[in-house]
Amino acid sequence: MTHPPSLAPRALYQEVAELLRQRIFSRELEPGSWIDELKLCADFGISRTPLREAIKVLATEGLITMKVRRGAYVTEMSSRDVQEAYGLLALLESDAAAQVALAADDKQLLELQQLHEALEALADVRDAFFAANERFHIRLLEIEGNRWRLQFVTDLRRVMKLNRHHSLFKQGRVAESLAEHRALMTALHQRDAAAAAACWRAHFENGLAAAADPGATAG
Amino acid sequence: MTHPPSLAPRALYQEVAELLRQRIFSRELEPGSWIDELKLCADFGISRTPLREAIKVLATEGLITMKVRRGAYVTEMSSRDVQEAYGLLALLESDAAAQVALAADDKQLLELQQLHEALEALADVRDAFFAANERFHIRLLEIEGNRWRLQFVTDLRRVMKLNRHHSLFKQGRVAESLAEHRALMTALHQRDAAAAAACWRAHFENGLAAAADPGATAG
DNA sequence: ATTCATAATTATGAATGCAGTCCTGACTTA
DNA sequence: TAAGTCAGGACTGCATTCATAATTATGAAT
Repeated sequence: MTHPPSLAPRALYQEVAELLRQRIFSRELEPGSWIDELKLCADFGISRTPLREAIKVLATEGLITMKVRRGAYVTEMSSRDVQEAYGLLALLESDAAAQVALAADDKQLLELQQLHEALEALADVRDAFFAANERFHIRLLEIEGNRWRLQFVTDLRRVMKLNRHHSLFKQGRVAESLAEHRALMTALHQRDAAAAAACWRAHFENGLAAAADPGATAG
Repeated sequence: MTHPPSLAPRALYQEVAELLRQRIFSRELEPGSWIDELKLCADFGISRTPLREAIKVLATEGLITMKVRRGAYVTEMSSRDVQEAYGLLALLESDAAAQVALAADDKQLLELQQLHEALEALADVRDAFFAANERFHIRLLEIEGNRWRLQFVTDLRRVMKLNRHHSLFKQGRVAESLAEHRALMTALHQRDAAAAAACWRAHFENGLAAAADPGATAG
């Protein structure tokens, strides 16, 4: 449990929270499964106290569900939960796109443009594409600058990862997705807030449709 | 620390979290002030373990800010934080209003109508008016049914309470606020989603303007 | 008198200990 | 054989203890 002495040292429970998130996203801890405190303590080489603190953080985030006197479980997302989360992502991110179209300076638009071009270049490298896509979405929010929105979107994107069908972009949708990103960049450069919001909303709606349609994700 | 044996017994750390929230909202714990763990443990008659768990929950919610090796502090909201939170509330709640206009059944609209009438009846009882207003806003979200939205709005409304100028409705704006509520009810009954969203958004923008204008709250 | 060094105190962070509850499974009884 | 009961073990939740970092206070030196 030694870690490099970073300039902003995180508390142990936060490190553990991040390790827990990784195990959840990697499916080492599956949705619905019970969280074995003692085993994880042994794995991490820590005591139960910081682990339990981390569990409570993830419970507040929604990744973990706690049952009194029965322990903690990885949250299971119903398809309704997924749809609702996706709907909110569409609302929050499309509104952010509109704000960016209105208020971002040229330097910030250039940075987005560069992230977009990096994304284009990674179109055929699945994992890297996914990561670059995530970076673009998050950077857009950072530029918009509303810390609460960034927090909520981060939380929502995390819980979305609980669901296997969050693979929205992994299969087949890459070309369409890139086209939608291109349309957004155009709208941003034109400072057209309504267009930016509209095409970013469409980006999400198309993604949800692809996820809902088995044919679109099945290879 | 005795509490009625409810059917869904909450864990101690959750009870403590609620007690902490109350102390923060009542200004017994002021924004920026240090949180004295030992004193609170003595007050609540508990050990540090559940208290520290509760603190971490509130930190995740944003009410508390933690500094490594330096303890926990009640979060201070900058005016920018308040504006950003308010902007998100406007976005989330106005969109919810639109959804309700589209999808709520007559029984649910009737329930909102009754809550609205209760609000009208309490126009001159400040605290009760504030509580009834909160109930109306929250019930609207519950009817809309997106659990993530309800969670986020609850969190945002909590952090808003950290700021004294959350007194958006306490002074002078009662009449205007009621008029805006009336307009919303009309839009809902007419199933006019665009109008519902528009006037609910206006409801928030007017509230923010009133809070930003010292004259409007100084009375 | 002011500043620096060091000792003492205090508080945080983590580990350990303990009691109560829940689950499991064997054994009893109809 | 099936249902019920009770004993044992396991795990959670909270309290307590321990270690270490930070702060304050004290004293010395410039």
